[in-house]
Parts: sequence; structure tokens; C-alpha cells
Amino acid sequence: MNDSPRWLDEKESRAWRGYQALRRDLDSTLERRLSRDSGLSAADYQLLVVLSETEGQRLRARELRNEVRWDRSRLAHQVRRMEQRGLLLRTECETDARGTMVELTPEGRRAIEDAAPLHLVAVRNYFIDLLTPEELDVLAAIAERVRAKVGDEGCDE
Amino acid sequence: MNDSPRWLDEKESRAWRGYQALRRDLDSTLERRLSRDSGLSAADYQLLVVLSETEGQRLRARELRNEVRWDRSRLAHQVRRMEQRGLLLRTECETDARGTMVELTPEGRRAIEDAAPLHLVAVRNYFIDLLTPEELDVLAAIAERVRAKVGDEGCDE
DNA sequence: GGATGAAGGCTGACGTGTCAACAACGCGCT
DNA sequence: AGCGCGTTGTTGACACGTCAGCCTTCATCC
Repeated sequence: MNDSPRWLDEKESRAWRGYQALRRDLDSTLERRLSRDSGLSAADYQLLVVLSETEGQRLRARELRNEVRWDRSRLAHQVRRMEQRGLLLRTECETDARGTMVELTPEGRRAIEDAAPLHLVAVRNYFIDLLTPEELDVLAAIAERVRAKVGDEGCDE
Repeated sequence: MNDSPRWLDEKESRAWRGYQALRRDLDSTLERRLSRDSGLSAADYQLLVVLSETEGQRLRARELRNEVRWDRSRLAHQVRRMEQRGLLLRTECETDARGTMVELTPEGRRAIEDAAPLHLVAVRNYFIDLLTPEELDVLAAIAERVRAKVGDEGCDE
């Protein structure tokens, strides 16, 4: 029971505060642009990308969840909202009566095809093109290591 | 009007996907731990930290907003909820009748003092201690550069 | 076949974040 | 004083995310 743990030193603090600021500013900028340019949220975009890259433009909800790593509830809410907007639709799964198939509508396909190039430009402009090749590698390595650490503890489903 | 922009190559894609996964997994892990350990959300924590580091444990809402870089509405909602929980309270500003002072309650002070050491351990365990000194520097540099880029365009207030 | 438990998915409640509209105040001007 | 305008903060509506609880269906075992 030691109530004075090891605090962050100068270098550590810069990195930690930097990460937090990066997360806040970059994500909000990209989401705002995506919303203005294409009327899509980041969550919309993510589902549309996965479905549009899938053979047949349809996936079982369970598979879709594995792709984006959401929980059941979040996907159910998001799919319901997107179905109401006409971006996708739900049908029954033929092989398992518990399952639900999620399918891209032509409208959803058009939405992602319009949005993707614009979003890519924004990602480059505000992030990727600002980094050197070495920095790209470091970032990927960091992400991999951290995910391995949090993965073997918070491993739910 | 070129609809086939420059896509991300292998290295860029690893970095970009890595960042997105990092953001998702690290943040959700830290927030979940904070909530379980201390009953605080990330937003709660942020406000409590700023107030607890302030002389007199109180700040004008405008200053508090500048510290955490939120917009008016978000702060107003968050403060209202935290006031209902007894973590802080609002009083009138003596020098400007438009203003609102936000003040830490003893309960709020106790909450942040209990939470901070636990949160620090989690930040080290899941993130900072996993990085080499060089990686800390690279991360800080990346964050600085990206923020400079998004800052001079999305500069609202 | 019937019971039991796991898996898949849905819903409602609540906290959170964003946007637009609004009210109240300060400040400068005439 | 009165007007105009920017600043400050609040509110309501809605989208988003998490949690707990629920129902249906599948798989297993008796």
C-alpha cells in the first residue's frame, strides 16, 4: 500500500500527453471532415468499408463483429440506425436461425465509394504524409506491442 | 477530379491500422479500469485533475475549457452531471456575471486522490513502460507535428 | 424426446458528445 | 441612456457507446 507511485518523468509525460492530444485532435478532425464531406460517422464508415470489401456485400453479424471488434449491442444499435437510413439491410441467416445477415444496399455502396477517396486524402493530409518511414515503423511497432499487452488480459470473446 | 487517389502502401497501412487499433484497445482498457477501480469516467478524471492542480481548487468555466480543450456545451453537460454526483459545485463568478465558477468538493478531492495512483499504474503498465526512450521521443514528435497541422485549420476558439 | 447451458442477437436505460438555438451579460459606440 | 455585437453559459434534440437483462435457437447430455 504505497500511495506515492513512480510518476511520469519529463520524457514520459511528453509522450503520454502527446498521445492524448493526438487522439483528441486527429480523431475529431477526421471525423468532422468525414461527416461534412460524406454525412457518415466513423462508425458508419467502418462498417461500410468491411461490407464493401466482402464478396457479395453481405456478412453474418457475428463475422462483422469480429472484423470491427465491437460487442453485440453496439453493432445491433449501429446496424438498426444505418438500416433506417437505407445504407444497409438485415435479412435472416439461412443456416442458423439465430443469425442475422447484414447486407450493403446500393445506396450504402454509393456512400462508401464516394466517401473513401475523400477520407483517404484526409488521412494522408493530417497524418500519414506527415510521418517519415522510420516513424511509420515505430508507430506500427508500438501499436503491436501495446495491443499484445492489453490483449492477453482484457480478452473478452 | 481524380477518383483513384494514392492508396496506402504496406508500411503506411500498418501504421494507420495500428494507430486505430491502438486507440481503440488502449483507451477502452484504461477507461474500463478507471471506471472499475474508481467509478470515474475519463471525462470525470480529466476535469478532476485540472481542478485539483489549481490553487483554491476552483476555476472559471472558461479557463477550465481552455485546459481540457472542450467546447462550451460539453463542459456544461459534464459539470451538471458531476455536480449531481457531488464531485464538484457551481457558484457565480464575482467579477463577471456571465461567468460560472467550478469548484472541487471534498468528495471530489478524495475521488481524484484515490484514483490518480491507480490510473498512473495502469498507464505505465499498458503503455508507457512498454516503450523505449527512443519510442517515447518519436511518439511525442509525431503528436507535436500532427497537432501543428490540424491546429492551423480547425482552429476554433 | 426433454432439460440444461451456451451462443447469437435485441432492447432499454443511462452516460457521453455534438450541434443549433437561446438567454444573459459586458463592452463600445453614438 | 440606448443600440449592436461579441462572449459566456445553458438547454434540448439527437447520435453514439456501454451495461444489464431478455428471448430465441443450437448443441449436448440424460
